[in-house]
Amino acid sequence: MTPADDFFCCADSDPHSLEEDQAAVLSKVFSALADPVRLQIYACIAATDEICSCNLEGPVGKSQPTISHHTAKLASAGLIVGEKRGRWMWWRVVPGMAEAALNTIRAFTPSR
Amino acid sequence: MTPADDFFCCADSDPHSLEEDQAAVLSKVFSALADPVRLQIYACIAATDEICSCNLEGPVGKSQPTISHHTAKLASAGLIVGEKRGRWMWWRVVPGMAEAALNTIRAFTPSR
DNA sequence: CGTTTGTATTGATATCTATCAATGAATATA
DNA sequence: TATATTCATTGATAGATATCAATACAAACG
Repeated sequence: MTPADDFFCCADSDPHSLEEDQAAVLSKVFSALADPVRLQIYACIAATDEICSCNLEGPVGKSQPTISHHTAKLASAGLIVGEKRGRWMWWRVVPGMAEAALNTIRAFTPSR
Repeated sequence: MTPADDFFCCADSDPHSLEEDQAAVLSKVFSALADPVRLQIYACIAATDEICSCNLEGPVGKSQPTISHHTAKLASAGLIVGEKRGRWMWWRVVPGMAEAALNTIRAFTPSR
């Protein structure tokens, strides 16, 4: 690949190192991290052992349905888990999830 | 934070460790990685020192304008750089970019 | 019980995005 | 110079998404 001569470049070489289903799972995790509000929410949750949903509205500055929407998306991607105790919803980070996605990217990224 | 008593949870505690502008930059990088097609393109580029745009259409199975759209988005996020030599556009990965974003996430993710 | 409170869901809307056909621009070939 | 080729841009369209007001649900309080 990378044809050295200047005449042909489309020598139909396809390493295609990332499978489609793996790319789909990965993209879902990165989609969850692809919003600035969700990143702030994720950082707030990671900053404590546990945090209540109502403690996220203030710092982030969004409405309650919006916070609920974002936490649901983070949870759907496996980045956080929630537990309802009493009336309050407590969120905490799933440590391995972000690492796993990041390691997959690092696996095929040149080291420098 | 994490009010121990079961009566108050909204004690307006806000660590807010991630600044808004930093979250904006981060989200742009993750947005670029939030699409399965772009992940495959990124993997294809990372698998070689350099790869031509026309060598991406085949493995990914998308049209030429779509490939152009995705490479532009990856480049806009700083994840890849392109150089036009002759008629061909050659892409290569910017190694530090993905690492930097991943390190920022790792900075506030509990180690386990 | 009825009321209060925290959260999820619904509905609506505006914005963004992924995709491709068609076209344009730039470069190499004959 | 005329033609072919590689890539970017434009236009159009279907689908996703971020946001909030309004509402529903569930759990605790009095």
